[in-house]
Amino acid sequence: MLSLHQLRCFLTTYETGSLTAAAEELGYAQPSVSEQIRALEKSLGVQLFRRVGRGVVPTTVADELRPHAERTLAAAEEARKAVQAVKQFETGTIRFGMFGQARLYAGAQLVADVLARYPGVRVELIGANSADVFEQLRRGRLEAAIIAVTGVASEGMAITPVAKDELVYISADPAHLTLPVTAHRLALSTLVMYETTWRANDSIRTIMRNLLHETGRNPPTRIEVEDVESAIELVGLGLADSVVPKGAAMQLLPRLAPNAGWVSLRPKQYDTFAIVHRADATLSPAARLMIELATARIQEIAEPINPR
Amino acid sequence: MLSLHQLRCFLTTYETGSLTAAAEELGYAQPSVSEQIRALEKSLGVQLFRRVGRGVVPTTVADELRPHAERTLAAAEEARKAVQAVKQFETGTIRFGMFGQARLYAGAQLVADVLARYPGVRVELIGANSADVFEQLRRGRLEAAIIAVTGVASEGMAITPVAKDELVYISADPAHLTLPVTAHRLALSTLVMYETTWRANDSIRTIMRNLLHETGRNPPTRIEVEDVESAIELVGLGLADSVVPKGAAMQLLPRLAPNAGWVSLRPKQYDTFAIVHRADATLSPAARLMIELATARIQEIAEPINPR
DNA sequence: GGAAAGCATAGGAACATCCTAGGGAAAGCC
DNA sequence: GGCTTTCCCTAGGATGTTCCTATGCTTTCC
Repeated sequence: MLSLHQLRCFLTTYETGSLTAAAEELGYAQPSVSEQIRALEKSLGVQLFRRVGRGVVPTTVADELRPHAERTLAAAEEARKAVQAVKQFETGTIRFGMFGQARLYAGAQLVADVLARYPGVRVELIGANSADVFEQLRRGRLEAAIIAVTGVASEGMAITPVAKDELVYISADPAHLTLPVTAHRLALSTLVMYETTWRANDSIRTIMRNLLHETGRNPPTRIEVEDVESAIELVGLGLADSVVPKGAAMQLLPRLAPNAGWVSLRPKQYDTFAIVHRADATLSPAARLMIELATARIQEIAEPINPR
Repeated sequence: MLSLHQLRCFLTTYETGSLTAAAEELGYAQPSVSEQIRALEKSLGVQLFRRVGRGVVPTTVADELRPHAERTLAAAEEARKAVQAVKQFETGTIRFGMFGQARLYAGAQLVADVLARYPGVRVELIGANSADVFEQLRRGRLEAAIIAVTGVASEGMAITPVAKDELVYISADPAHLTLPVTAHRLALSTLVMYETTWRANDSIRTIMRNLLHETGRNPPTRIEVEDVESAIELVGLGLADSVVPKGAAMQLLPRLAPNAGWVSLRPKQYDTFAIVHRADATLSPAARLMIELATARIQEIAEPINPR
């Protein structure tokens, strides 16, 4: 079976015109190179060098083989280099999961952070929805992710909370914002909620359900939309109120609903952001990098949770 | 150390998405493939597949490596194919030595024979002069040759005579052609000789020296030129007579000296054509082919010598 | 909950690699 | 012409790889 080692010995011998010189250059003993050449000749079924007196002379078959051997070795070297480049984040792709509010207000920043540090890499920020992210983590397609923690089954997953963001009540009606909103007040309000498609696994809805449980009511949702921006615009139009993470409120209210304001819930409720990955996984440098940067970004916006 | 085998295992695993399937396809047991992948990962210092439940999932590094692995394996395959093609005379170069009259009137035919049979090959017919051919044979640069046998030192060389060509006396003066030319007559004539540069090793001169030895004279050479064509033209102009192999006379006289004719020497003298190669060499198929074809061509023109 | 699928580990046989030591032939040097 | 050097080969043996079978463990699927 043809091997790179044989081709390397062949090429060096061809170039130096001598087995001894080739062995010298490659750092082997002369009989080792001799053996490799013989093995190559045997496996190809042709003579590559004529042994003539002292020294060896390449045959025309060797002339023919040489450029191919060079190409093959160059390709192998390219392969090695490509991997090393990826290893040092000079190139390649970094894939990371990010779902929900986390992506909404830290995604672009996070990508910018990575690109600033490693201009050569491609970044894939995966996360159509929470369940999907979990599924991809479970299947190994995603190595790690940062998500808003929900009730999604998490066996086999290591979940490390890194920050929490207060959920605030937003409204265009100043009368709704005079006091912190209790569960009872919440139950009486008219709400617009978002990320409709994934509501079953949505962390905010889960929190609200728990909060309203004592009142015996369901969340009084009047409007369901897909994106939080639309929800906030609707709040700005005075059609409904909503509950959003404080970070999102700070960032989006001035732009999308300048006449609206916010107030805390009572008791205060928090959306928790956590790093998630398979419990059994050893994280790659790329994943560790993303976790570090993502954590830093999230903790700038939301309140850090320092793991014990 | 990176190996083709590892790359092959890697690629097949990448494509099938499973070590078991890859092993199946490659005809190995599953642990063998597993071991190769692990060795490759270790030598590159990166993880190529995440082992997740049942099955393996390629990492982004594997995505990056894949095209390079493909290129490397393709290049190796190209190398193997190129050599096989040469082996079957589909391509490559056939180098053969041919000196003196042999080349003069069988060279082009021989090349044509080879090209007719193997249209893809390149043919190199080497032979500036006899000593050079011998030197190249000795140094292994030439594998075999067909030459006019001379007094050149031939130790270590296997010499197989295949044909002899009568040396004839040519002249434009019909009076010189009435009877076979004896040594004495030869000593009294005015000659033009050719291949001046190599006269020391020239077979015809050697023969003539031996012939004239009894007369105690040297060959009566009046003119020395480099090529036999010029010599024959000079004979045609009546400036001198010459001694050439009969084959050359038959081919060149009508064209270059139509008024000239030829007559035998007495006793008849012969130039011997022989296959020469290193005594210790095992001949390649290409060399055997050339020997076969060259022998056939020479024996069409000159008188065959059948080796016992 | 049990069967099937798929990877890992372990142990051992076969083979490849690489070394040192020494032989023989050609080339070069008095 | 003999002597030395150079260079390849062979032989034998230590070490490392490759590849196998058998088995264990985890996940997945029914």
